[in-house]
Amino acid sequence: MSVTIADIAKEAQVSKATVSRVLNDRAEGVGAETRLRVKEVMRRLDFTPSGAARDLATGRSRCIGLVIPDIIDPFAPLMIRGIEATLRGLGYGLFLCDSENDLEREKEQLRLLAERRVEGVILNPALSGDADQVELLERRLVPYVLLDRGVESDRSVPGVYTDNRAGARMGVEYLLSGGARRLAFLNGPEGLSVSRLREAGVEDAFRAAKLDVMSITRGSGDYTVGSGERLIDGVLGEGAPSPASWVAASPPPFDAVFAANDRMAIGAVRALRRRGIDVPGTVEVVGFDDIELASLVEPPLTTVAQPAFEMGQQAARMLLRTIAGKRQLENGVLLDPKLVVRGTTRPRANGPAPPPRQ
Amino acid sequence: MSVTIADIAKEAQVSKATVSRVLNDRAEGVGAETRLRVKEVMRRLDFTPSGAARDLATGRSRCIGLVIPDIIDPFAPLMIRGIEATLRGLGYGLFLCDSENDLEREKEQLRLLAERRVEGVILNPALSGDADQVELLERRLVPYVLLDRGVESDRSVPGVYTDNRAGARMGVEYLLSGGARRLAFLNGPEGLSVSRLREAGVEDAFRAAKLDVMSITRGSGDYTVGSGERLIDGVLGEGAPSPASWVAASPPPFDAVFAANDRMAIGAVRALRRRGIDVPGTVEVVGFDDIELASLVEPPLTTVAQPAFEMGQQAARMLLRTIAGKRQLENGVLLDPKLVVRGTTRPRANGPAPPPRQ
DNA sequence: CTGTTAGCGCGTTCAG
DNA sequence: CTGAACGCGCTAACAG
Repeated sequence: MSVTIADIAKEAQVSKATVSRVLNDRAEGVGAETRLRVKEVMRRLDFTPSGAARDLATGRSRCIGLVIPDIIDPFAPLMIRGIEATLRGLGYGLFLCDSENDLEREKEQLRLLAERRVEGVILNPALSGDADQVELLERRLVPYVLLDRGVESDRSVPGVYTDNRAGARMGVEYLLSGGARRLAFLNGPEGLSVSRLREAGVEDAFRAAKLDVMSITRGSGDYTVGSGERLIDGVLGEGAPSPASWVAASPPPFDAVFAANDRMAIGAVRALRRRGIDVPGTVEVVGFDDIELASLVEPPLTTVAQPAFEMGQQAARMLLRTIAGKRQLENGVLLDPKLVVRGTTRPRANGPAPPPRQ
Repeated sequence: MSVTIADIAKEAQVSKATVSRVLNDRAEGVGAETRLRVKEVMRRLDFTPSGAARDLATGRSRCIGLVIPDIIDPFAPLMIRGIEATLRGLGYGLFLCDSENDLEREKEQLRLLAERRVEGVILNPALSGDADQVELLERRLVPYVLLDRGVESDRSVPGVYTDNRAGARMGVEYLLSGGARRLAFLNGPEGLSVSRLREAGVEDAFRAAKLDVMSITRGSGDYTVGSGERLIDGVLGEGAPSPASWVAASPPPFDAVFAANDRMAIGAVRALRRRGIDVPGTVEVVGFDDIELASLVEPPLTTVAQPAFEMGQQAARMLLRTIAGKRQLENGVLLDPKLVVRGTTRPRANGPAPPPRQ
């Protein structure tokens, strides 16, 4: 096939062991000029060591696996970059799998990653209801760290998450601080830990303000712009009446919208404006994530920011620690979300001032 | 370490060869009940075959490498999904590398991929000026396909590209059809094949309309929203005069903007509107790519769409064909861009399609 | 139908 | 400081 250390050894008049030593930059055990000679031969023969052979001999693959539910979601690339940045220079490679929100596919991919003997897995689960994936990893003894979403499990599962409950509470409290009382909450898919936590956060805010949590209009979408639009359309009636008739007819049954991600929030803004309902004049909207898009739409979106890059970074670091420590860690870390005030909410008297509108 | 086929063999009272046969679902050579017994033992012992060992024995790694210049660019995930979709089910894994637009890093990553013995590489090059990367792949005999961007090379290089020249011409011709005569062209980074081709396309349109190509105001950015804004600011003067003063003072030195990607186009629109210059009333803007963002900004962006998903798909298919054929293919394929008319251009008298040039 | 025997390319003892 | 020999876990002839 291609050139091996045996070829190098023969050509350089040394043994394979010596070649192996210079290959791995072992300080001890090789004379300076021998080393030079071997290196020269390696270069001349265009030698590329076989990773598979090394993996087999050392029992290490120097790579980790990443499973995400949807690479199209603008949130994903930021986390990926955080992971890449941490891995880089440590000699670790990254195996990418996109489960496309399919739990079966996700399990299959985890199986394949286990076969490839990745040294660890960062898992952003498609669904939280089921802990089969995690069980699978535990049984195979492959170190793992959850990212972004948790899973329902008996055991305590290590992972890196945003404090979704606090974030949701923060977002809704800001809406309440503007006088809103009738909230439409556009949650993400059911069966996700983040959905449950954000809903809890929304209710926290209501309870703290002594408001009735039952008064919240709730819906769940799939994180796309379209689903945000449809949810609002659903509440307001399927038709798209002209602005005039709406204003004349009746006000919308809510005065604020809180969405579980920015894309749905943007969909909501679009649906609202299409009907001539002013945002933020009549209805205020707050999103979640703070993707680039959020600052570019009109009006720019007020949102609860997640530290996506840092999440990826921390997950990679935690995984590396787990691998080094030879044992699965037990804790999860919670990163702080941050409210970013922009143009889909009205200026507050005492709160942080939004930047000037263009 | 973990359980191997030797363990299975002993436990099931057969030889390793037999275990290997059932593992690979070889039809011939194993009795039905033996097969069942072996499978049962594998399940019971939670056997996970070692990919490294198999790779070493077969000389195949069942995975390919992907090197992209910037995973944050919304265009990238779409291509990645196209690749993933094609690989899926074929048992191929995907190694992801982000060169972050750094040529040295890119070369290093290609070297690592070669070591890992990926069966092929899809390369979206950071720079086109240099063909070192391709030479490296050629020497190592690893099959490859270029994606999105080409490289300057003596040899003919296989790849999948949008017809950038035709796309740029299409975009500019549409602008000219609306009466524009003074164009600002916001190109991508210098040294990229796509930049050169798009510039040529822009000039094609001008020449076909018997306009002076020297009259085109040109600038080059880095594909970010910010660089689009800065380029426009640069042409109009650094300050950000109030709308009124601008309108009163002098018209901008151009009546149309063509940008090499959507994000810069959006930056341009923002810079223009910040100065009170109406888009599309006073200045029309056309972008390139058609990312999701394009349809969500206000006004929605008219743009030249690239078939990102299909590009990824085709690249993966071509690579797989190359791998199967045991030899590097020679041709590049050019996919057709498509004009998507939205709100940053004024309605045309004769419909949304660009009229025949004259 | 099944077992035996060699490797795949590299790391790693242990002698010398 | 260097080399010979074995093993990592699996596949692939070749026997039986």
